[in-house]
Amino acid sequence: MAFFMKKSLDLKNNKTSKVIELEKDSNERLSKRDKILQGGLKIFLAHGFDGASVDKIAAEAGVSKPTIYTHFKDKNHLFSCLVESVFLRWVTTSYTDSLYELDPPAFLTKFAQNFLKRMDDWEYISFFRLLVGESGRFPDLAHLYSQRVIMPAMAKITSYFSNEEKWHFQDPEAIARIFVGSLNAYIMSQEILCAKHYLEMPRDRYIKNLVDMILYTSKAN
Amino acid sequence: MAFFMKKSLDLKNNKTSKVIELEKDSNERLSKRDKILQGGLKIFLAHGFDGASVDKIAAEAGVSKPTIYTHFKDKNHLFSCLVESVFLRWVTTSYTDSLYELDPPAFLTKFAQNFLKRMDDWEYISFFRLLVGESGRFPDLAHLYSQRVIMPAMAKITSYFSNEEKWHFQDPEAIARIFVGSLNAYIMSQEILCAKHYLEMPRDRYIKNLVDMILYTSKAN
DNA sequence: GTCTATACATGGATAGAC
DNA sequence: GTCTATCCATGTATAGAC
Repeated sequence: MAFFMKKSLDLKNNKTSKVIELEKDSNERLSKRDKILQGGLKIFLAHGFDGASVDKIAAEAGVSKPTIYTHFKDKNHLFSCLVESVFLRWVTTSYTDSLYELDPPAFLTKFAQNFLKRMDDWEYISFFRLLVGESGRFPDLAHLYSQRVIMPAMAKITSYFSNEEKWHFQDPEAIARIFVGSLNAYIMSQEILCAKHYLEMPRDRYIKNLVDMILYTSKAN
Repeated sequence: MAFFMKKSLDLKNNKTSKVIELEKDSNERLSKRDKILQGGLKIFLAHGFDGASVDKIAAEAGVSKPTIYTHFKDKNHLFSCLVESVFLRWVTTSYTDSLYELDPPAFLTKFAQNFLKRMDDWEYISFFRLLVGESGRFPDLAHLYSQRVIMPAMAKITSYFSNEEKWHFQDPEAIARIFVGSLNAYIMSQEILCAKHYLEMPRDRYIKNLVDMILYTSKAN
């Protein structure tokens, strides 16, 4: 018998969820289903999967418990629908297209600034905590994230770094991974693990050093 | 009222826990307290804080439930003792001292290899998942990690990068952060979020590119 | 200290009225 | 579809015998 059971996400049977609008005041206009998704997101983000009870979600969404079970098979299913809708929102919000015309130093700096700015948000950070925290018990969730969010973004940057008029990298893909990885690590350390209280490192300083490293590497090849 | 309650870790009242030995066969020799800590670690790592029940822990440890409550005030307290003992084990196992005599390329490569090798371990990865997943609800846990594990390690590397006979960095601290951050990000992506199925990136290739970036940067200054 | 048995709250999920 | 009221398993924590 397996040491612990992996929870399945039931990804096949989800209706394609609408993107969840997060404005509070529009609450009245939302369908019950969307109110549940919206309330569920807030509760799952705050308490984790096991810490989030259906009672809390029902209260937050302003509906009764059985209403949740008419729209979603069980707690698992609700969770998977939520995750999908959040991924969908992230993917459709592309924020870098306008940068690809810039010259290398400006591109790297602006990309890094946008990236960090975007991640420095309660919802994003909480979602990342949830994603990582449950990635062992919900491996499908992590796979989906890699596939739908990380992979396309990485492919785009790799392709950009492969432009031989602007860059001279022997291994553009590896450089892309290190670049984005460093930015992720900054958020992980400063915001998620709250190291900023003990290990201060201003954003601009980190970005400047990282950008310079990339530029030196391009020049050296 | 706060949107959700943060759970306190009761760090003051913990006895300094002995390092938990993880060998199964030594189970008979352990005190009840240590058996609880050992079993608790396994269950918490597998199920997360809320998913881990005291029943499961008691079963895993081979003791009855009330025995747990004679040694620990409550589930919270048991968790905090566990976390402390794991941090203690990580800090006391220093693994890089022998490397600091190597020349720059060899040092960077060997350090990176050791770092990744050490983190590629079920217990380490599960603990990191737990740490990140609960960092919003147990901020003390994340602070303790930053303070006792990250900060000393980072100080050591920064001091090494400040050696002007070997390196020429304008900002050794930032370089150290980027270096270690990139390695952490690799593990996060490949092992924790399981991106390796979709985004293959061999360890040696990642390390080689990262090391080269650092060396180019040192040469350029 | 350690156990069996249990108290009491909360968990996920549903029956049946409207 | 939506609610009130409820079922039953499991959760944390403890009483009391040894």
